[in-house]
Amino acid sequence: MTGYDTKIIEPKWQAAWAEAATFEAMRDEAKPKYYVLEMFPYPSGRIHIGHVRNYTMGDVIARYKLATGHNVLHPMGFDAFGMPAENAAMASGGHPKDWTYGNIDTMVDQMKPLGFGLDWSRMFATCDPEYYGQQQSMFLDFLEKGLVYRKEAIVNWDPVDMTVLANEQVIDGKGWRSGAEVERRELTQWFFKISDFSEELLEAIDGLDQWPAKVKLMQQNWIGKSRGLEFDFDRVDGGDPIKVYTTRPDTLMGASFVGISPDHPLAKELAEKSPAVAAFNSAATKGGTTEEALEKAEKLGYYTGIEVRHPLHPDWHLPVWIANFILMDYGTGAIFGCPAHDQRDLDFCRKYELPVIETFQSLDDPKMVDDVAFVPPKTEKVSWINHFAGLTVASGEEAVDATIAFAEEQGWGKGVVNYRLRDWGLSRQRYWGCPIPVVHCDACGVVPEKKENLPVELPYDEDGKPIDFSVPGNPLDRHPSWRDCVCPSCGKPAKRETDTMDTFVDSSWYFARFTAPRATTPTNMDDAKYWMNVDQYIGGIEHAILHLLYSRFFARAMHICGHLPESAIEPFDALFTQGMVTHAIYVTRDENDRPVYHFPEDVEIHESGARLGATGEDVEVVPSAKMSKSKKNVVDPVAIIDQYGADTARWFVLSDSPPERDVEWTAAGAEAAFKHLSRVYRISTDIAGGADAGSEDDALRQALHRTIHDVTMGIESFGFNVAIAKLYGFTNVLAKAKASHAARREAVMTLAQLMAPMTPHLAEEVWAMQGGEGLVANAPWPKADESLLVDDTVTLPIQVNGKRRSEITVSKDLPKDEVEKLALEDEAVKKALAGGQPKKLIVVPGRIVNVVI
RNA sequence: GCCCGAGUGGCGGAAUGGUAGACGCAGGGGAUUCAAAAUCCCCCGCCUUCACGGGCGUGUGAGUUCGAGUCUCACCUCGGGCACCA
Repeated sequence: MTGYDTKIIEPKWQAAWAEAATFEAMRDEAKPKYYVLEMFPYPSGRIHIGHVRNYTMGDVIARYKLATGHNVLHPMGFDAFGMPAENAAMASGGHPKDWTYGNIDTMVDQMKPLGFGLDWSRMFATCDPEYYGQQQSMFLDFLEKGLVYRKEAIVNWDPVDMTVLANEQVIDGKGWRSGAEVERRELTQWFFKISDFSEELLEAIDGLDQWPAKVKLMQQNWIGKSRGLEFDFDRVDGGDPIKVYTTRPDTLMGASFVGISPDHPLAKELAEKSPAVAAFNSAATKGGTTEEALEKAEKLGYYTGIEVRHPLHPDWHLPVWIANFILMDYGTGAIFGCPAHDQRDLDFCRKYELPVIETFQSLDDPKMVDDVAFVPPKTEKVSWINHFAGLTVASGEEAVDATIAFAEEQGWGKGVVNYRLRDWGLSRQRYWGCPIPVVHCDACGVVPEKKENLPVELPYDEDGKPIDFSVPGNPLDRHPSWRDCVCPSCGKPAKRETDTMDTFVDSSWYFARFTAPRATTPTNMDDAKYWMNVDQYIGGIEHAILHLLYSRFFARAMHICGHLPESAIEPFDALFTQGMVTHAIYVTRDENDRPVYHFPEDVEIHESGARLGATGEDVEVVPSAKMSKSKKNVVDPVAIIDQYGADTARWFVLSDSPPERDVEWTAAGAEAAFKHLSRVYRISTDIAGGADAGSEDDALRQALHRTIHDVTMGIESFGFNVAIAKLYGFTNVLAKAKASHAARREAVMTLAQLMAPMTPHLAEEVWAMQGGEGLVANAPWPKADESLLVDDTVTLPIQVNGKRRSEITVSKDLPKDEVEKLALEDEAVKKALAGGQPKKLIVVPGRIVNVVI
């Protein structure tokens, strides 16, 4: 009998918070505002323990900030467009809209019992026409400001299903359903001009001082600013020169070929005339369009028969090759190869028997390049054996500068700054996304839809029946009535754009929409000014680049169009990237030795190993992996809440691992969390009995204030696991405390407050049991009394040559020379010195003493 | 392939360059109980020693430092991202 009945306690306090509208955010100029946001979920069907962890972290911050006197905005919504809804409709019938909204309902029902302090009144899904209509309106604004444009771009094409494939749907270069070899196809698509913001997005990273360094570094590398030389190679046959871009112009004397991308205009021109070139180009472009696929593919080359002149030695002719590892999207789509100082070029030259010419060698270890290219850091000084501007010893950096200056002076090349960042292609040839609000008219061309006609809503039916998703391809493309419309400009019959937007568009401004979710414009400036920026954003590291960079771009574009104040162009003040929840995988083998996976609840763990509960068969345990349905290593939060209550789930996901790292869900860990919470309840019940347990109040108060300090620091620094360890420690102290009833009551009430961000229901219950006023959720956060945090004496370890040999306990402010004297009198030190004198004596006040012999 | 991380007892982890292993789990011992559950108390890195103690120890190898889990370099393993997964 614990008396700790979560099935009664938790709904009771959830009702109390709802009644008091504790978490409904209203503008209040009198308080500092605080906007905390967790990356919103995709409505996959059911909530996942990973969601519990993510939202619990945000909730800890939200409740803590509320208690410290902030006006808190903590909203929740759904990132609801995307492929899984269409896949579900394809696989098992039904409609993406019904599937999505059904999932949202289920997930909201599952999230509410967790007791998150969320403002549910602001909830929306990105597939709500009210949301995506505003997104369409912004698209038209962007179009007007020149932030969106159309150009040709390459997509993965499945020649059997006759559809465009997402990268995820290309497996080993083949379509995931048809198994057909994927081809490339060029389509005219819409792009956001994010590349115009390359420099600004890069420079502003420095100001993101509350972002993890690793995320900033990844974004910097992604934008990829480089300085290099652009110049032409003249063709021996007099054709159009080939423009190349290189970041290592200093190695020009080591050039042995010129390479062009299979997508380069010259490669395409040659392919038209030569079936062999066409065959090569098509072979070289098989197998998916990801950078990874291109980089990992076998390096293939085709000699075009064209030769170009070396810019410094017109009689030196270099062959032009088409090579599959050259990206048309970066630089000019053409390079010169310098095999001595680039491993990829070297592999290519060895394969096709092209010359290898060194331009510099190591200063300490000069040797000829064999199978390993010599690629020192750009800052390392090297010995130049082949440089046109007369360098002898210089670093790569210096040589690049010298080369660019030389080329500009002679007029055959110019230094240019280049970025790796490409424009953001937003067109998707799919149904379940935000329709791009333009119309194609034979007479007027591409015409924006009128704003009064927004939203351009997705059609639900087709010919009076729900759309049939079993037919491959984009249903909008073949929709009989939706597609046909009138031109907003001339009024003649026209056709709607049938592409929808990338779902990254939806998630690039939802944080701004939360500040005024029902506004009839994308945002409301007053609300945006009040609530923005997001003070604390929390989400997975997998979004370190794309989502966060796109959102940074969008905030700037929205500012340009008058939808956000200038102060909000960096929308996320602080970022925290949390780890995943993992779980062991349980596997048995079938008769063909193929793996068969089992749910954790079907497995019994014994000391000797794991067995299937039903059959007793031995189970192989694969330690800790990301939870996935196919591996069945999932834990359903609903079952955990049913068994232990929400507070146990919340406590456990925070307790065992640092938040930025993965945490492994274990049944034993959840059990332990529940036991602890039951214990706190029991201690509270005991104290509520009213008896004194002794008179040692000072010791308890000192421990309490130390805990207030440590837990507060832990929450402020995202050290939730450490904060929880401190709470365990204090609970042990309180349980044993020989103190008065008054001191113990104060201690348990403060303990409840400190636990409230993590276990809000238990905290309210304890608070109420002790006769606390109002809700813990609204009670001001306790303050540590500084005078109780310092000890009068301190124990100093004594090291001899860095190894701990002894310790002395001294007064906190004993002078250094006194400490030295005491240290030298220590038995262990005397023994080590054996009568001699120490070489050095290091005393770090309050820390350590080190005797060097 | 390229970019970015992480690696500490049987396990999850703690540790402003200053006593490595806080706190929790598992394990061992004890109390309570007719018995069990629950609860409470104690022990718990490895090797060595009757004991006191000593040696080793933070993925591997080097380095900086009076002192390194922490800083630097190289390597190994695992994880995230690579622009149409969200």
